[in-house]
Amino acid sequence: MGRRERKKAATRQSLADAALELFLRHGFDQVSIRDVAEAADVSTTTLFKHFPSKEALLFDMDADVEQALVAAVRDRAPGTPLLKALRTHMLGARSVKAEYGEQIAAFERLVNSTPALVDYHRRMWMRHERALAEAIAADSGAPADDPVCAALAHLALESRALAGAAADPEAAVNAAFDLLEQGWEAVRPDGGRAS
Amino acid sequence: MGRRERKKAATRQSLADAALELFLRHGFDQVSIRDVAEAADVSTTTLFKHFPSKEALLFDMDADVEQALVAAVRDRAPGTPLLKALRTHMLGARSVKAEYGEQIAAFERLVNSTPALVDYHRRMWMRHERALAEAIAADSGAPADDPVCAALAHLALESRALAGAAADPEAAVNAAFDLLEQGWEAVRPDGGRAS
DNA sequence: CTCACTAAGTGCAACGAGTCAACATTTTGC
DNA sequence: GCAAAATGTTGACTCGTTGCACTTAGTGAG
Repeated sequence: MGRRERKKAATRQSLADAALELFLRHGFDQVSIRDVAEAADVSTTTLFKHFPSKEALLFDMDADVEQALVAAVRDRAPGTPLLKALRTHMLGARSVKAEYGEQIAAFERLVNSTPALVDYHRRMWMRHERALAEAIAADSGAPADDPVCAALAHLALESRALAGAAADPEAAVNAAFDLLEQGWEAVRPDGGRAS
Repeated sequence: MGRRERKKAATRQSLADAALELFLRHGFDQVSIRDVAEAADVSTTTLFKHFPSKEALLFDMDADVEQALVAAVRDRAPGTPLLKALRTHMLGARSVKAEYGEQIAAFERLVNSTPALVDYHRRMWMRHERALAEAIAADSGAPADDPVCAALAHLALESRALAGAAADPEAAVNAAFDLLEQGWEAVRPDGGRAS
């Protein structure tokens, strides 16, 4: 990796860092894009060359959420029902985050207290809908555009938004999956088990 | 209703009309708020006294969607399963709109081709989540904050977003409701039928 | 009828997000 | 070394949205 790419990554990182710190300290809406650019010592135009929007500054670490999601379906322990694996994956993300402590907790508080960020977060998350739908379809031997698989993927992913707004997030996710699991078993009796 | 209120309603209407026409003709993003104000011959400040945002100009006719939704659950024909009534209601809105022809079709095309509008529309729609959840809970004799009822309400409403993105909207709604209906029967065997 | 009150509308300036065009500076491939 | 491409800067601009000070015109009480 050449020097140029390293420098580019460096400014990008300093932007993300400055943004995170300022947003955590003063709140998302109280910090302007110019403040962030100033703190990272670049111009606002440069900022927008690295990040497409103000919200994007915070979700730098999207990484391979999608891959993990698809893997949770595809590479689950043999014999495990599809929806059980999916439910575990959804609940798992939550508990992993919990043990990381204050850092992540503060971040989540910030996101959940800012409507613009809640929305953006949800949009990012929902991008994986199609990938998940296809993974489910492949797994259960349905055509790739099967509407039931698409619905299942959509509704399963939505359980996160549901959790975000609920008093007891874990109970909310479980309630959603109770419905979906029973529904899926009834609609696709052999889903994911027979060939 | 005095003259003042009539005048107010008139300018409001002319704003909404001008907006609809301009948006349909040139596209939402191509028309600025200043253009709309100009076309209705008022100042931008006045426009914002009538509508809280650009998007709101288009969704003037929200009316009592929520009431209809709750009514579809509460006042359904005796003996009808809860989810059957809900499904019919969701599909019904669609077919009613279809028969109104080109006017509404063009409107829907406009909304669905503009991300900002899709989002706004969805947000409006999802506001009814709590009301629906409570109606379902009341109907099935569960506590008002029952997580399964909340999940069902959320997922049922989401079927609309699912439909919006699908190739065959009707099939998408039906797929979602197949899952939810079976799930609900399994989780709440007496839901809405026994006392 | 009039006078004070209030709601509606105006004009203008401003703010923050995001874009654009022109220019300056590396860094890199050859 | 040198040209081309990547990277960054500057400054002005558009657009949604808000605040402020102001005018105009219905309205209701006396």
